[in-house]
Parts: sequence; structure tokens; C-alpha cells
Amino acid sequence: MSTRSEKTIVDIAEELGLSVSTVSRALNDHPNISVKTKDRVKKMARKLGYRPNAMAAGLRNNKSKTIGLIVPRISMFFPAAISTIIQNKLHEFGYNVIICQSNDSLELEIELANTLYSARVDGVAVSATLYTTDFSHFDIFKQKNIPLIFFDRTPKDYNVKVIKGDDFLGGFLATEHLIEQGCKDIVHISGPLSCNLYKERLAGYKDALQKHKLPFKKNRVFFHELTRENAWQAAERIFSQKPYPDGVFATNDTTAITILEYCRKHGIQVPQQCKIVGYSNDPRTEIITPAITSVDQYPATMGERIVAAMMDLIQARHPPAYRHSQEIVPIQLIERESSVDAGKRKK
Amino acid sequence: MSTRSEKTIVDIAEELGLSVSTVSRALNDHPNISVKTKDRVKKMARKLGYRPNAMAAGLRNNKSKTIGLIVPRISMFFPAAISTIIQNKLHEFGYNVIICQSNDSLELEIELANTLYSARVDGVAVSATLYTTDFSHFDIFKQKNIPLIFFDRTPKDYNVKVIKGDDFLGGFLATEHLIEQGCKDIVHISGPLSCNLYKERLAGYKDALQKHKLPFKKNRVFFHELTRENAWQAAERIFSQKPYPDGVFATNDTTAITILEYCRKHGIQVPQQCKIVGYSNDPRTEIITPAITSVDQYPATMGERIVAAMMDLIQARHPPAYRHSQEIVPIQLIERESSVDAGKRKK
DNA sequence: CAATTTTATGCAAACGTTTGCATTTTTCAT
DNA sequence: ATGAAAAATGCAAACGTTTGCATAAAATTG
Repeated sequence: MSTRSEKTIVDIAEELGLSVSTVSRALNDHPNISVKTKDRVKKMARKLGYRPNAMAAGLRNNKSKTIGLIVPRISMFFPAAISTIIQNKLHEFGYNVIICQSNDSLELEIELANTLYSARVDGVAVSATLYTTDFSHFDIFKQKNIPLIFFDRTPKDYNVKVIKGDDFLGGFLATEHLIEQGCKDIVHISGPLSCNLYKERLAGYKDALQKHKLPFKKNRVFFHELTRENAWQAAERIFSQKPYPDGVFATNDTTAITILEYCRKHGIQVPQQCKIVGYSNDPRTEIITPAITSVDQYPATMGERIVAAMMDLIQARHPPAYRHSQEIVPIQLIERESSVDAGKRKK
Repeated sequence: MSTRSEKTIVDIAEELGLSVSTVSRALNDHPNISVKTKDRVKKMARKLGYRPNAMAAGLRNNKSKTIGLIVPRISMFFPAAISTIIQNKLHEFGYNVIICQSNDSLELEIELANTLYSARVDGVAVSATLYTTDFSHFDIFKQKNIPLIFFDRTPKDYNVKVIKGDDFLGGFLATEHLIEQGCKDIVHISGPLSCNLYKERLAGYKDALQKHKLPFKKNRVFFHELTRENAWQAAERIFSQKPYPDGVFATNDTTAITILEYCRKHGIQVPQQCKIVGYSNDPRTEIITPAITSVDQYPATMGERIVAAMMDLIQARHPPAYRHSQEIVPIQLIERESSVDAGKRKK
């Protein structure tokens, strides 16, 4: 019997007069180990307080049973909702998740990609930084055939599995909804266009304007990181001179909420004078008065699809083209008081 | 030159005619490797596309540079806020974080503890399940001297490092505040008492009543998991018969919000007829109308303290007693409209 | 320049598993 | 009882690092 404090399968083997390989196989329920031996081994393992060492197994197998997840930040509603699902589902498949936050820093994202590779994760899911346009720091995963999935904030010309919301449609529906509610002068608050999904939402916005023969005005579109502070500043600019817009389509809910608060503070009636639509269906939109219309992105569905795709990729269940295919998760416009005049409201 | 696809330090060594140990030391900036050699090694490492294998290093060192984090769920405001901080700070110290959700299932928590031990994490931070009263599944970490920290939902009689909010004071201040606002009949909605912090908030509630000579009435206290559904049911019971209470102290914000919504729906004026106080200072409390008074638990501070304590424990910077010491993070009552009659409100 | 110290490098074992292949034991049909 | 097939077990190498100790090379000293 060994004297080290950590018990290993070697200790079990010695204790039982078996070989290490038999013990290993017994613990892993290998078919050609007799039931009797399995029982003996497992009993002894319990008795000795044996604990498997995943690092040793991982080294030998070249598998870590761990998935890396990179999101901008887990404190924001949408990535948090997705991360929850991903973690829970992957756990069901026996995988751990290393969650990392890039804090929207490209530099950090690069570092995280390297760290995750060092940890030899068996797969990676990424929602990129606002500013990631060069994705080459993820090349290593593609080279080594490690499943790599981008979601939500996805690359445009990088050959990789993508799962994203229908941002074009979301932008379109949000804008068309405002138009249908009578808006003729709609401000669009967008994130930086280095991030693909804002491009698409913007395209949807433009498309809706065009369809309804409304002019697109450059000075009615704002671009900035969608923080509270920036939103407030935008509001100040928007409402610094008349005519006020009669609608605001903000591409996230924090921004929509901030605009609403600005309006409340300055006596601008929502929805009568100005209608507001947000994006993501953050729980706060439902709770604020008036409740804010927003585009639901079905984070649960997206999370489930990400996990399903991850397992598919790990088990290579599909033709190679699957590695680069794109999935679009539907979105839905949730109409609320911020964009619908009382009385006219659908039930 | 080896033919395997993964380049290792062996490849670098062969390529350079050096020994593996020298290469290893060079890459780790060991002091007695000459600068020239270090340069050669690092250049060759880059040239070959060498990537360190953390599992191999971990196995050898018996260190994973990974910390395990168990929380009930990362989609809830408070644990999410803490997890963000913990992950970001630990990353600065070169640690990865495996975030796990127990979903408030004791069974799952046990499994997660075992998995984290298998991964040979270098430390564990836990916010326990609502129903964890036996903590023996964490014994292994104590036995092996692996830093173990409980936060927020902490054990009572389990000898371990604890970092928690001042729940007694929070309960006391919330209740006293309601009393000072004129409440004489205050409902308390508590979580299950198997979870220690609810016990303390309840004690604070009782203490405040006593101090102000108000009777404690058993039928004014409710115990259940603090979900939206349960809160709505509680509201129905609370307001099913007169006299209505004139104050509600809910021990989480989801509950407080739900009670408020119930009141709004049923024409019960808040704060005039019934005042409401929540717990955690969830961003939603600030946004709802009327804004809800809540107890801020300073998640950022708590997260930072957890990380600081973790690093202290890992580096054994303190006398052994530190392993079992308890830290209390201050709380603050944030007064808002839900509990303060208009006009009387402090600026 | 020899002796000694300092600096740089190498050898080999160890970390705890898993697995292909070889060997032994058991089972079964003849 | 014999031989062949099936089932169970064992051997030893491998996974990619790190590190104590030994050795070699260089620098320093008298």
C-alpha cells in the first residue's frame, strides 16, 4: 500500500492484488471485466476514499470534458440567460464549463482564447467582443478540429458554425411596428457597426423605412456602445432641438429604458409623443412604466441550440459542412405600452 | 523532430538540441537559464506553434490554476453580479473559473462538489442551496487543505471561511424603516429557514418589532421559495381578508416586485395603504413605479472580498484560524418610494 | 594557472490515468 | 478429455509537463 495521501487506482490495485489496468477498466465499467471484480474494485475505491483525477485522465485521453464559453459579460441579461442554459445543459452531458468574460476587450478575448486552448477544452462557444473583426485568434481551434461555435455576436466572413438571432428581421419588425403605430420620424440607436448584428438591425430599419416610403436620415442614427451613460447623452442630443422624433428604436433594452427615463424626466409623453422599442426583452422592460416593447431573442432556445450543436460537433454526427453552417433562431416582437397608444392596443 | 501534430516542449528541445528540462525552464523564465537560451527557445516555440498543455502541467504540479464556483443560479441578479466580479478578478490572478449552478438542488450540489474535486480545482467558493444543512460533501476540500469559502448562503455550524452580508442588520433596518414610516402590521415574507440567512433576517425583523413594542404575529410570516409564483400566491392570501397589513418586508426583490404588482392590480395604494421593502437591490427595484426600497448587499464588495480571501488562502498568508474566520460585508437600506409617503421623503 | 565558485544545462523520475496487445483463465462444444 | 472460443486480467508504454539532483561550462579568485 502506498503512503501518499491521495489514493489512486494504483493503491486500489495493490490493495486488491489486481493490476492497474483492471482497476481502471472496472471503474469505467468496461465490458470484459467481471461483475465480481467490478464490485470489489468499487467497494475498495469507496473504502480508500479514492477520487478520480480528471487531469490525469484528460492528459492521457486528450479530452478535458470541459467546454469554454466566452461572453462579453455574464452580468448582462442576454448573455447571462444563455450562459445559464448552456451550463445546465452541458452538465447533463457530463461537461464542465469554463465561463470567461471578455468585458468587450479584444485583447482580453485573445488571451482567453489562448487560455482555453491551454486548458484543452473540448469545444468553445463564443459571443464576440463588439470590436472583434479579426477572428484569427480562434484559428487554433479550427486547425485542431475543436468544435467552435459563435453565437449572437457572430463573425461575418469567418468560416465557422454560427447560431444567431434574426437580427435583420428584428430590426425590420421593430421599425415597421413603429411605422404602423404612426411614427414618421424614427431615431435608431445602434451599437458600433464593427459588430455584425447591429449592421443587420440597421439594415432591417432601413428596409422598413423604405418599404413604407419614409426617408432615411443619417442624423437620425446614432452609433455608440450601448451603455446607460451613452444612452443618456444620446437622449440629450436627440431632444436638444425640435422637431422631436416620434419614435425611437434602440438596439438594446438598457438604452430603451434610459431613453424612456429621459422622456419621463422631461415630460415627453411615451407613447403619445414618442414611441420606444428596445431589443432583447430584458425583464426590466416588462416592469417599467410604461412597459417597453422589445424584441425577444429566445435565449433559452438559443442556448439549447448551441449545446445541441456542440454535442453534434463533438460527436461529428454530421457532414463536415455542418462545421460552417449557420442557424437562425427566430425572434419575436413583444408589443407593450411604450409603442402602442392606449385604446389602440391589441389584447 | 517528432511527427505528432501537437508540438510539445520535446519538439522544441529536439529542434534546438537542448534538453526538455532546459526548454521547460526557459519557457517559465527560470533564473538560471541564460537569456540567450530563453530567446532561442521562445522563438522556436513560436515558430513551431507550441501551445502549453495545462493538463500536463497541472498533473505534474498538482495545481490546476482553476477555481470552482457553485451558485444556485447565475441568472439571478445577486449571484450573477458576484460571479462577474469573481471571474474577472480571479482572471487577473491567472485563474480560470468553472462556474456551476446547483439550481437549488442539494443532489446536484453534491455532484458538483465531486466534479470540482475531480478537476482538482485549487479552491472553491460556494453559495449553498436553500436546503443544504449537511455540508459534508465539502469535507474533502477541507481534508485536502483546498481553500473553501462560503458566501451569502453560508453554513452555520460548519467550520469554514465565511463571507456574508449582515443579514440580521438588513432584516432589522428594513423592518425598523417600515415602522418609522408608520407601519404597525408588517408582513414578513421569508425563504425557507433551512437557509441560514433567512433565519437571520427573520431575527432582525423580530428584533425591530420588539424594540418598537409591536407584537410578533405568527400568521404574518410566510415561508416559501421566493419565486414569482409563490409570491403571487402569498399576496392572494395576504390580501384575502382585512385588515390588510400596512407593510410588507420581502426577503428578495422578485417577491417585493410581485407584491407590488399585485397591489397595483388590485388597487391597493403603495405606499399609502401598504409599504413594501425588498432585499438585494436588484436593478428592477429602481425602475419599477413606485421604485422599491431594498437592502443593497454590495455584490461587488463581496465578490472582491471572496477573491482576496481565496488568494490569501491559496498562499496561506494567515494563521490557520483564518481558514475558519467569518467576514461580514456591510449592507445598506436604499429608501425609495414604495415605503415612503410622498412629501415625507428624504431628498 | 589551478582551485573554487557561479552559472547553465542535462538526466530521469514522477504526476495518475488509459489502452493496445499479450497472456491467462474460464466456458463450451465435441 | 480435448481443443477452440470467449472472457478476464496483466504488461508496459504513453500523455506533456516539472524538478531534484548531478554534471558541465564559464567566471572568478588567489
